[in-house]
Amino acid sequence: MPRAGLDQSTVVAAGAALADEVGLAQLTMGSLAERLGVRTPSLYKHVAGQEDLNHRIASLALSQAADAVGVAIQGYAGRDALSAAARAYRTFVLDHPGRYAATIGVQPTTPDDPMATAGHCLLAAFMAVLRGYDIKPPDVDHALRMIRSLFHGFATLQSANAFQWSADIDESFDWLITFTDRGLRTL
Amino acid sequence: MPRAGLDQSTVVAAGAALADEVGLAQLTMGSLAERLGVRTPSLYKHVAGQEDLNHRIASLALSQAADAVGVAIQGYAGRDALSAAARAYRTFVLDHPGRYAATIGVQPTTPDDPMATAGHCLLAAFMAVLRGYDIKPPDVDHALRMIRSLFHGFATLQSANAFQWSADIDESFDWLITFTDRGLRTL
DNA sequence: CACGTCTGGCTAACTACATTAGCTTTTGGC
DNA sequence: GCCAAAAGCTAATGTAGTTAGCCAGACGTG
Repeated sequence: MPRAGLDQSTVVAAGAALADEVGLAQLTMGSLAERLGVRTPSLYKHVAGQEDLNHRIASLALSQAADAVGVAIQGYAGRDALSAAARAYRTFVLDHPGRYAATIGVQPTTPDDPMATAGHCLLAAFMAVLRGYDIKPPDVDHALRMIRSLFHGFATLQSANAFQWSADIDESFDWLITFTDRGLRTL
Repeated sequence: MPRAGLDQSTVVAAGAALADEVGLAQLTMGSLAERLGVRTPSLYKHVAGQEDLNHRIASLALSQAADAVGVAIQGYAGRDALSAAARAYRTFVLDHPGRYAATIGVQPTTPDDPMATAGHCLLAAFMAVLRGYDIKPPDVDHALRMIRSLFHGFATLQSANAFQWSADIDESFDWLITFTDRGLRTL
């Protein structure tokens, strides 16, 4: 029997990709093994189980999202940075719904959990956006939580197809960015 | 064998309550049956299966959320209505995390799906809040999507314990309401 | 009251999936 | 070439969802 040459990152990356394709709920150890050309129990040589796999996918997703946002805002400030960050974030969620879904409701275990680190990187990117506004220190945490809620909420709802009615979604997204930008500039 | 006297709404209500207690992922047909003092297959006399159960729990949740928000905003307008709606919504999500989670990613099937109806009621309540502001018709849909994203995002993140760091969450929530109110008043 | 039907419960059986145990073969260092 | 670790495998177990088919109690009607 020839070896498939898997390792942990291969398995996790394939799991993330499969989750994006078929939905996180349809990501089973069996389907992932099949995708990798291997029998189900072989996966346990690389991940500890489904929960561990999910945790690692979440970690990967957060780190990729942080990267995407970080790259997108380079060289921008103020409204441009806000817009770039929001777009990058939403694009990531829409392009990778499965791995993003894996991040929901997963708690970091240890303080040096890679997922916690990736989460902090993403927050740092958002924080960088806020630095382009003149926000008083006590307001920074609140503003950060707000844009996080807004981005997460909008992206999640659109990804779940929860915006059913008429108006154009991209237009709403631009409107929302403008609204937030104005609010942040007049704190 | 004495009858348990179940019917569909009993089963769905018990499922929602159990989901709130143990988490949606831990809501199994077996645990629900045990809670109701019945064997697992008996549940299939009242719901078509797990997917159907989830759908009905989602429907119940949306309808209860719409009720809660609708009641909360009665007699208020403007900032007071916005604040009341936001609080009622968040309280509902925090008190009923399991049934709220059931609403995520569930698509209405037919146009007369009770879930779609309940969703519209909830939107109508949010729309009523916006009526207290002087918003130009083309902006209404965008504003509605924004507050929905914001409320959903904040409540979801708090429910998932995703706000880890220092600042007080209630304070952030108030800040967010004030921010939104100011933005809506100066459109 | 007897009868028949419908309903809501049951047991038994089947499937899918996650997981573990234990075996075998490849691989890579010596 | 040899040996240990790694990476695959088969087989088996436990749990959960679901279906089939049986049976008893509730209820309406003669």
